[in-house]
Amino acid sequence: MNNATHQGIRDAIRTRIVSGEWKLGDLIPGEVDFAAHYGCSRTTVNRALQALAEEGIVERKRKGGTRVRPMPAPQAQFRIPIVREQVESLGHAYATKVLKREIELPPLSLRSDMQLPAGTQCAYLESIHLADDQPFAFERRWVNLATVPSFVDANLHELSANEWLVKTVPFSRGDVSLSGTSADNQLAEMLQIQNGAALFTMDRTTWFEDRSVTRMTLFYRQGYRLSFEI
Amino acid sequence: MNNATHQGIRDAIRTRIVSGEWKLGDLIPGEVDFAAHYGCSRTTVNRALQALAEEGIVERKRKGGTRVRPMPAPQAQFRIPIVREQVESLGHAYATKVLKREIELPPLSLRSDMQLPAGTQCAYLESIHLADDQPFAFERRWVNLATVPSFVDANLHELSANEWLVKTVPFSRGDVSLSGTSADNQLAEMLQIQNGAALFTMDRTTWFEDRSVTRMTLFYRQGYRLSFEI
DNA sequence: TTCATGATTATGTATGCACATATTATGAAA
DNA sequence: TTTCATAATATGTGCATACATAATCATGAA
Repeated sequence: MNNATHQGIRDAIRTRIVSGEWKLGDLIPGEVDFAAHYGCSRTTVNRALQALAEEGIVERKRKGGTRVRPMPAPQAQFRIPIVREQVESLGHAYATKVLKREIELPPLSLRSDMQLPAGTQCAYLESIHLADDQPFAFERRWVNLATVPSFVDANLHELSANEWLVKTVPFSRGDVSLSGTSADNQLAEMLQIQNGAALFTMDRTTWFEDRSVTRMTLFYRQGYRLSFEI
Repeated sequence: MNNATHQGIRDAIRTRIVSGEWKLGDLIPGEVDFAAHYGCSRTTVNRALQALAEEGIVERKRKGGTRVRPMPAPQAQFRIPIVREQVESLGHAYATKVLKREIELPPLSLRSDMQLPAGTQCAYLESIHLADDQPFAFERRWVNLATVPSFVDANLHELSANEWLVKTVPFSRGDVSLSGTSADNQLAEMLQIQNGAALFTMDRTTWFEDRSVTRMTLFYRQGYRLSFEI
């Protein structure tokens, strides 16, 4: 067997596992066995099995050997899209408008969510995202001015607040939570929907090196779905 | 520098990138430079940079070198939890009850979603998931009996339908979509909430080698949030 | 017999080297 | 100027080797 790249071997072993050659929880052959079988070195098999472990297909333990995961973990990986991209990928023209932009002291709940010292100034924004001039999503956002002081001068006509922050503070971490929300009066008006309609909602707090950057809540128009593969 | 493992170097380089030492899109030093700097072999640096590329932090091209991703893609990876685990991780006792179990011809919309040939028999289930005897989620599920004929004999007292299917048809792919739904009469009654309440909803179609396995819709109780990090 | 303790060994992990491959740069010939 | 071949260079890959670790086995004392 000459196409013995670690990729090829990884695929081969994955196929054998998926096809049911070994049951869930079964011990699969050791690295030396695979190496002999595929005519390559143990190192190459190692890389393949490591990758399979990262994929969540197998579990490995020293001396214990490698076994098929008893209960394979369905791991979803998806890119949280920027609103502009969502709209444009649906074939609509994107636009956004800042409806409100103030400097305020944040409410108490936000102080704990964003770990803000007392007295920290924040920018508060409300924006609407439009697809072909129809409301697509409504956004409420707080920006920690202690972390991003230059935000007060940000020009949000070209870029949305989100895009501006991603460019300015790249590689931040974030906590995301998804939920369903009933539209209150303001949301109903903004999104031009009925009061009480069920909206898909994304909350996101972003961190840069232990300091909070921004917290936003995005209310998608009625019927919006976030789709991805696992 | 002696802790020059590929892990350590990966972390070190990631830190330098995150700290802004190079801007978005910038070319970062080559493998040999890093190897000299960290006092290790190029192989070790190569593994570190490859890992960083998989993380989505850098882009690599032969001869072109390695550069910081121009617009870092915030990729969320999370494990879609089994309802039992969600409930138990909240410290509640889990239970599930099948309320309805029938063999039926699926509706037309499902035939296209699950790519079912005309006349394919399906099992239809309605189940309630309980946390400490309180409703936690309501599930509607169709199972393609052409793919999983043994499901008709499945004992769903020990395992939920989902767990039974995961054990029986492991390593399946899935399309997931998340949305917000207004509770209809049945949902309101099942989850003991008000008619019209906003519910976080997960639709999932599962495939095994081009054949659909199951399609389910899970309506979570009011206030449920799916949280994860990016 | 039971238990603790250390040796053994199968297995997992990391690294340096040599070579492979892809892309760009260079420059000579048409 | 265009075209083509060749060199230069950065990353990709496999292998041999050395090292780390944990389950097991052997040993001996209580």
